[in-house]
Amino acid sequence: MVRSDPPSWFTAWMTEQVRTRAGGVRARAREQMTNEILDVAKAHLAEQGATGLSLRAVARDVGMVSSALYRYFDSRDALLTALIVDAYNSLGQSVEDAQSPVAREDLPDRWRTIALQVRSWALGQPHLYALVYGSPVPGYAAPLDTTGPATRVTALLADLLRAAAAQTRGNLEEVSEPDSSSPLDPDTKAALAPLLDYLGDSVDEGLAMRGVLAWAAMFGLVSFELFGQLHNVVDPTGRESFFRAEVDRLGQMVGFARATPRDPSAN
Amino acid sequence: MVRSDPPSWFTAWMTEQVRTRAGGVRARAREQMTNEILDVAKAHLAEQGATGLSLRAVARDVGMVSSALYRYFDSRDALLTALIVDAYNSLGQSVEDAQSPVAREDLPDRWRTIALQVRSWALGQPHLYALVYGSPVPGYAAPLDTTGPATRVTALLADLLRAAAAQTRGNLEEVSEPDSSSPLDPDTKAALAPLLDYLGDSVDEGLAMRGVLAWAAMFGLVSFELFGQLHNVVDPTGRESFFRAEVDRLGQMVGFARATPRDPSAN
DNA sequence: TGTACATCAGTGAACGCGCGTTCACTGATGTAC
DNA sequence: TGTACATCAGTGAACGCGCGTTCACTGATGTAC
Repeated sequence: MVRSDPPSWFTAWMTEQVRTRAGGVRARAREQMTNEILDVAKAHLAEQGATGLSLRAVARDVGMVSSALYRYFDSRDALLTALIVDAYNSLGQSVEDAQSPVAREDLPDRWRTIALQVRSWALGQPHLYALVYGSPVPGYAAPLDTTGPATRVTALLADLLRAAAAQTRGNLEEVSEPDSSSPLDPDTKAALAPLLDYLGDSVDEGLAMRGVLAWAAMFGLVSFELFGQLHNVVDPTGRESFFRAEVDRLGQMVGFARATPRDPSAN
Repeated sequence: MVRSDPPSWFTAWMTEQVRTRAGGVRARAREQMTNEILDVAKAHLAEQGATGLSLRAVARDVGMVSSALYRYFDSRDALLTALIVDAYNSLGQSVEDAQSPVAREDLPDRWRTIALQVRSWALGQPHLYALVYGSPVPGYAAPLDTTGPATRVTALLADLLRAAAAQTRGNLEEVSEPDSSSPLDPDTKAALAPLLDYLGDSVDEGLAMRGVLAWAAMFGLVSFELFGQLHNVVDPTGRESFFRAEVDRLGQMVGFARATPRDPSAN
């Protein structure tokens, strides 16, 4: 049986394949290892908290010698940063995914969905939630890399506010309740500048104020629940429906209303 | 010059004085030392956080050998507990003091005063605030001693809700805005049981829900400010007036109104 | 009033432990020619 | 296709350090009689 040599174009192609494949293998191994380290680190976070996170302990659980970790992370702080970025991304992704199937014009439902998903993500990963929304880790300064992922949830809420503004404008002030709040004093207005700049011209100060309040209140409720402040106040079994009721109230306060309300008359 | 001996009753009395005084000296020294240790521990807390709090470091700064600390605190956890109790008491005291001169019937002002004082205490002692309202210290379980001091601020808010309830009752529903919120579902009602039990019969479920929301929202705002979430959202210089405006809005939402509104007619 | 004893604060050494980071190295895998 | 070289993951020892807690002790202060 005679097997002819493969044609040269094939050999060249094959070599190329092997090369990139091989490079890919090394890269993929590295990525897997990185992920495994992060996973173990997350588990440690759950038990020891951020300050107690130890490179040596993580390395031990990963099955490496401690110095080997430095092939993947420059220092303990770099590992912490990676965990923070990971947490923000995980939360952001999960909330984006939850919100995407909701009808875009149903603002109350979008708001509710976002809030409920923040809560359920937080309950599922309490240590990661504490890492990013709890007390800052002392002696650790978050580098700028974290700010992008940090704002994914905020971006969704900002969209919601812009949609609410557009909608109110469309309905010609019809929907908005009589705004019983006193006008803002100049200092408060000035303080809102960065937010208004981010939200764009369509969102007025009053709506921005209500939006920030709802945002802080919602995370406040989640933190209270997670950090034990609801102990002896709200019974654990009913906390989800309690949360939902409070969130709906917040949505009303902001003024989220369903667009195209199928109003039979008056178009 | 002949000095007669003091009468025996005097000698006995003096001896007694010296004895108790002496005992008092030892006790007072102990108290001073305890306070100094706590002060140093607080300073360390500010720099290292709760997890990083070290008995040896505290002892060093106090000018003692580390083992001597065990004369004052049984263990590191006992020191942490003392710090937590201290933090709750300090916050509670400062809020009580701030609120006491406010006219009792001026509920909006009482609410505003409480909230503003919580914020300013938190800004003044961020590490202590983080200790009690931030992420829980991993591996540390708060003993029951802490629950009393922990509820001092809560107690003030509960009083406020009871006053609001009494007032609304007095005004025969007149003040209460049309409650636009949907009725609570059974699970939420059940979840509120511990709170309603604490507040007493006068406070109905709707008011309780609004009260918890305002409470969580207020602390949520403080935590957001302290933990850096307001970065690039609300300008630092105007945060106090921003906070005040949000808090006033929350007060309106709860329904805090001034009692005896000097209504010229209709008594 | 004086004396014997008990209490208590603080010392100093030691226990066994874990930490982050560095360094020179080995051996496997990938790359250039 | 094979060979020489470069890259890279992981090892193991060492650095200097700090930690919580225990123990037997010293000496001063308070208490009982």
